[in-house]
Amino acid sequence: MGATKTDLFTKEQNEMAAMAKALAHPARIAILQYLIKKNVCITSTFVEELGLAQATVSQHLKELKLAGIIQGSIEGASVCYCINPKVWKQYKALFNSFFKDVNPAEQECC
Amino acid sequence: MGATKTDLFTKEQNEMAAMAKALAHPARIAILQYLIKKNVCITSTFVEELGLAQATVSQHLKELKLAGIIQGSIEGASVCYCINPKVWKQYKALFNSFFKDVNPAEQECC
DNA sequence: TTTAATCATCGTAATATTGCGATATATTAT
DNA sequence: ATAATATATCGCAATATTACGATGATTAAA
Repeated sequence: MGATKTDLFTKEQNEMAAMAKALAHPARIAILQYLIKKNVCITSTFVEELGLAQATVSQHLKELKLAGIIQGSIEGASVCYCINPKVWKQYKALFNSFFKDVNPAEQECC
Repeated sequence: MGATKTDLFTKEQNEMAAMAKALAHPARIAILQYLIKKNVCITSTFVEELGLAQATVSQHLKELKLAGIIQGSIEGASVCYCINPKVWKQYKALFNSFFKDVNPAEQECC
């Protein structure tokens, strides 16, 4: 036990959960917010900005990259990260459609 | 080590991450989708629906309750769960504002 | 070529999550 | 009163996440 039973759920449910998981850490939120604000690609000023060890930051970046929401390109000795606009749009759309279908007025609990 | 260093981040960043965490499991997505679809309060038909053990489902419900996104009220021998529309709106607003600020056209990576 | 700087990855420890059986509690039915 | 039903919680095992130091690989600077 201990592992998530992904086979019990639909592809969409697993995808949605995976997206949420990518955002489920304040460091990763901070990284994304920084990228949004600067709009420009940034190397690892992140380490200074976040106050976490370089290895830890690298791990968070890896997760975001794995989720597809950011991309990095080698720029000399450093690496330039930025938001992947296509994937960002997908996230936006999926979260939007997930949240839109609830009409608060109709929600009358028992 | 191992624990998230919440003190390094802003309240908003921690909140956003906590919200995402609540959604970061397919079972919890499934529970929420079911509640959205039925619109009506439901007891634990969830156990049948999800295919997870009763104890496990109860734990997921607890997490969603802790996050505030659902609420349960005792209905005889069973418990009636439903979405908390206020918190749902908060989630919606926060995720919306998080995702809206990226202009894909401006995102030109290095 | 040596040195410094920038990252990624490995190994490891601490902690958190997931899942379930067993048990406890409360309510309803008999 | 007893049995059945519905849930929550406890305790535990398996796995995942978080964090960091150390190390390796790559590039820029001296």
